[in-house]
Formats: sequence, structure tokens, C-alpha cells
Amino acid sequence: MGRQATYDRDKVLKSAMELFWARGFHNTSLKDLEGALDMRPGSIYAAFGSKEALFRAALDRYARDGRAGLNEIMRRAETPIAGLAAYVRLLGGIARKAMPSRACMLVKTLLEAPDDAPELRNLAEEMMRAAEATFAEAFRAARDSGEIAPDSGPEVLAAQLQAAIFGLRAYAQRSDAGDRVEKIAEEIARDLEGLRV
Amino acid sequence: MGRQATYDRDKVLKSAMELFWARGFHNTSLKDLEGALDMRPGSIYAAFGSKEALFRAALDRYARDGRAGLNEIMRRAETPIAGLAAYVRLLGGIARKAMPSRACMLVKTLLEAPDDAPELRNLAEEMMRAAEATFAEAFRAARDSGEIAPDSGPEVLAAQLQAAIFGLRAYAQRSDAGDRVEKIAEEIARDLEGLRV
DNA sequence: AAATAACTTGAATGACCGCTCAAGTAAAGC
DNA sequence: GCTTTACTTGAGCGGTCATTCAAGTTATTT
Repeated sequence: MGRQATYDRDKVLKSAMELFWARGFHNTSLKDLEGALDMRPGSIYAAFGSKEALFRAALDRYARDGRAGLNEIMRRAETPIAGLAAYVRLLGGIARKAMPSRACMLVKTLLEAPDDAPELRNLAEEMMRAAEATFAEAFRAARDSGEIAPDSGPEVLAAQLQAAIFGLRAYAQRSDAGDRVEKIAEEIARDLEGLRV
Repeated sequence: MGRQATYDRDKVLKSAMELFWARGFHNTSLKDLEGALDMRPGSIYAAFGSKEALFRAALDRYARDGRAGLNEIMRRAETPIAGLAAYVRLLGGIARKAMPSRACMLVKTLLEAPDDAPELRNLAEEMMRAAEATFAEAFRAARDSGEIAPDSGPEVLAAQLQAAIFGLRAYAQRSDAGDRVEKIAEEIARDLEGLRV
């Protein structure tokens, strides 16, 4: 009984994610959100509770989207290493695409959060751990199937790959990155393929 | 004639750099600066003009310090590649040190700046270009002296190294990075040394 | 059609923002 | 010791911040 909401929660979350991703948490005002979501403060607070809670939901959606994208690529790939290499090469193309930001939203959140307000930082770190664990799983599968050497440490390889991707995407955020982004991505992909026995 | 300033401009700039580095531009208030610099708003504005101008001066000092550190290491190293590898290994130790932030202040500034306020972003990008040019110079020297292969492209190698460092330091910002930072740095250093003919 | 319940609106709140400036203070020059 | 000049202070400015809530609106139920 009563009215039902006039907004589409999924579309609203997508808009919030894009705005927060582009501008960061502190540099996004409720006025900005009102415009992007086409909602007034009262509705926003009724729907999400607070600016920070909305950000958490937006970050969660970002992570979910990223996870789905990676899983899709890994599913299509013939081997784990081929999948990871394809994923990195895909990231090499982000410099040409129009996006809220080329840099990873998790990294932006991690670097924006000060030490005295670690809530959002902890959330970003948790999502990073999950992503890294997915990488580690792929390396483990590659090792167990004999694609890479049996003494390869999946956890360390996963950390190396995540750091490389963080760097690639931070570099891609430079407006003068040019075609170097693709070359950096290609080198990371080749390093992955170089792990093969 | 007249009083002379009671503050030490260099100490003040160092404090401002550390505060901005830790908290970012938007998340640092004038109240924060008053405390860190032990100066009142009037004095801060008389000395630096605006919060943004102070940030620019702080960022400039950060870049100057970084440049000096790198130059010192390169000067002491036997060869350019040895110098770059030593620099990366040094960065691998930042996770253990107490610092305003483990992440690079230039990267933090780049990722914080929204598209509609590109002044600080442009400044950070300019400093990144300069740092990358220093790397390229080292690779060129290594190539010309025969330390690495003659077909090695110094500019691309420099971009790859800078991206790797961006990633290393962003990863190091994680509170749960543990000893993986050192391992990532060691791998980057080994990759550099692997360029040798 | 009337009653009910859910959602939307936007003005208002107190807090904080970057910044200014008149008044106060202290060192240098005479 | 007096004047001049430079620097420091902190209250206060207009504006924006995230947030609240009473009033208005509209779909659903009876």
C-alpha cells in the first residue's frame, strides 16, 4: 500500500557510482548527487541513509561489476594465464575509452581516505583482498594444471599482478598518457605469459 | 625595517607537505593547517596567498625532495640500471617506515583532481613527466654505454618503470600489505636487471 | 470516493569551509 | 625613545556542507 518509488534503484546506484568514481567521496557534494540521481535530499536519505552509506553501496556495485567482468574473461579463456593476460590487455585499452575515471575506484578510495577515518579505506582494502584472491586462485589453477612452474607462489604472483594493474591504471589517469598505456599493459601481459613452463 | 617573520619558511613548507601528503588537498582544512604550521589564517595567507598556492608549494617541495633522493642514489650507483634497481629496492622498504603516506603524493593529487578543476592535476602531471624523463635519461645512458640492448626504447622503459612504481606505492598504502611490498619491489628490480645484455 | 500509506519535496539547521581585514604587536631605523 | 614598517592575530564574512523534517503528493486499498 502507498506509493512505490519513482526511481530505479539500479540506475540510481549506477549514476552514484559513476559520479563518486569520477570525483571521489569528499569532492562529491550532495548537490552534485541531487543532479546526477535526479533525487532530492530527502529521497536520497530515505533510500540510502547517508552520503557515506550511498558511497559504500556505489563502491560495492563497482566491485561487483569488476568481478563480473573478470569472471567473464576468465570463463572464455582457454587457460588461467591466457585469461589474466587478456584481462590486462583489455585494461590497456581504457585510455581510449570514455569512463568516469581510468584509475581504479578502489585505489582512489584507498588513497583518499585519511588515517583518522578508516571506514571507507577498510572497505576498499577488503575488496582489494577479494580481487587479489581471485588472481591467486587463477595462478593456483595454472600451477596445478602445469601451465606454470610448480614452485610459483600464487599469492605473491597475485600481489605482483594487482600492483601492476594499480600502476597501469593510475598511469592511464594521466591526460598525457598517450599510447604508452597499451605498451605498459602489453609488457605486463607478456610477463604473465613468460611464466609458462 | 619592520619585524621579520617568526616562522621558518622551510619548516612550514615541510609541515604543509606532510599534512597535504597524508590527507590530500580537499580533506585538509585551514584549521588543520593552522595546527600543523602553528600559524593563524592571516599569516598563512600573507605568506602563501591561498590554500591552493600553499599546496602547489608543498607539492613542489615534495617533487624536489624526491628528485634529490633519486639523484643521490643514481650518483652513488656504479651503473644506471644498478641505480634504478637500488631506488626500487629502497621503495620496497617504505611499508615499514612511518611516513605521511606510502603512496606517491603526485599520484594522490592526480587521482584526487576532478576533470572540472585541472590546475593541480596538470601540475602533478608535469612533475610526473619530469620524473619519467629522468628515468628515460638513465635508460638512455645504460643503452649508450652498452649496459642494456641497443634496441631498448628508453621512453617506453621509463613509462613502464614509473607505472610499476605507482602501483608498488599504491599497493603499499594498504594497511594489510605486509611483506608483499618488498617482494613486489624485488621483482621490479630483478626485471630491471634482466634488461642487461 | 474516501482513507491510508509510502514516497517526494525543499526550506531550514547548525557546522564548517576558505578567506579577509582591522586591530594589535614587535623589530628595525632614526 | 619615538616613528616607521612588517608581521601576527582572531573575530567575522558569505558561502557551502551534510542532514532533517514538516508539508505536499500520489498510488494503493477499502
